[in-house]
Amino acid sequence: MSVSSSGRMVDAAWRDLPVGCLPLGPRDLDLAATLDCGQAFRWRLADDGWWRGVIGDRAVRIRRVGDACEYQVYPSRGADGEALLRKYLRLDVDLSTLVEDLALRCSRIHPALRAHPGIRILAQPPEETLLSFLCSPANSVPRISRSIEQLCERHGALIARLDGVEYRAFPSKGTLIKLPDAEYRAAGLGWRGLGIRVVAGRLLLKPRDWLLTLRSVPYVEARAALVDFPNVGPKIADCVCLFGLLKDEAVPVDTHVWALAKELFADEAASGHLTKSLTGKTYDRVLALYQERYGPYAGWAQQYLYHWRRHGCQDG
DNA sequence: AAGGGACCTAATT
DNA sequence: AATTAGGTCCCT
Repeated sequence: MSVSSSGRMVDAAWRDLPVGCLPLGPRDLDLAATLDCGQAFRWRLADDGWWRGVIGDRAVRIRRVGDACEYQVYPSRGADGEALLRKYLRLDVDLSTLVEDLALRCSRIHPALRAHPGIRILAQPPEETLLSFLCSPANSVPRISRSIEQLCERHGALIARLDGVEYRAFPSKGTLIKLPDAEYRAAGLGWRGLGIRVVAGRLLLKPRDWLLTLRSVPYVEARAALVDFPNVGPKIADCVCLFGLLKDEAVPVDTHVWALAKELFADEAASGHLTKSLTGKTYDRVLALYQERYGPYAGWAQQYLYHWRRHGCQDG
């Protein structure tokens, strides 16, 4: 029998815990495409068919059962598990209506919408989102996931041990600023570790939950505040805006979205000099083109296109 | 103002 | 042995 530092029991079995159920068909939520498409790095599909993950300080698992999704949350803290999932999965967004709207705006996106109609943008804890995407420059998704997993295993607070599997929170800012270079290098982060430590330190200087409050300011304002951090350029700022701050119009322009833009906007007059490298004004021009074509949910459109490009064009 | 190189690292070719 | 992978910074 183990207890956490706060004195709460951490050993339990999922089968002893209550199961919640959300009426979400495959077209309302594609778990694999949503949890494993590069916007979140900590979800893993277990052999038993459940996706295991951590949301903030809660251990979570979720799986598809026909036209519904079952989920469990630990610790349960009353019955707010459903509220937690509703928020995290952005169930305020009616996906079938959105997909319909995006399809009307542009025919080039049709195959992407058809291939994976259930992709959702998540509402992740923004500080974790920012610190995670600092691992992304010149890196690959599998390596980012492994690095973050190692940081959490070694330095994250223990939430629970369920069926013998440990669930740990993302390391705290106080922990991250004290981590020696060797720890970051051991996690395979190379020179990116310094950026994580520096940004964690800068976050500690801000008021408590400062980043979270950016959820209630306009996109351009939140973006400007993020770009102000060292090692945070437009791409990482847009990732945090879209995946952590609920700014649905943010479009992270990476190499894939950039390449896609040249095809999608070949006709646009404004795409005149998109042929050069992706920096400064060019980034902003590409962003504007996506926003003009796809509207207030341009970020969601980007995610469909991005996933389609990276995972081939097979029908789903 | 736009373009080029450096940067840790490990899987892939 | 080279190349490459969800960029950013610094330098011409």
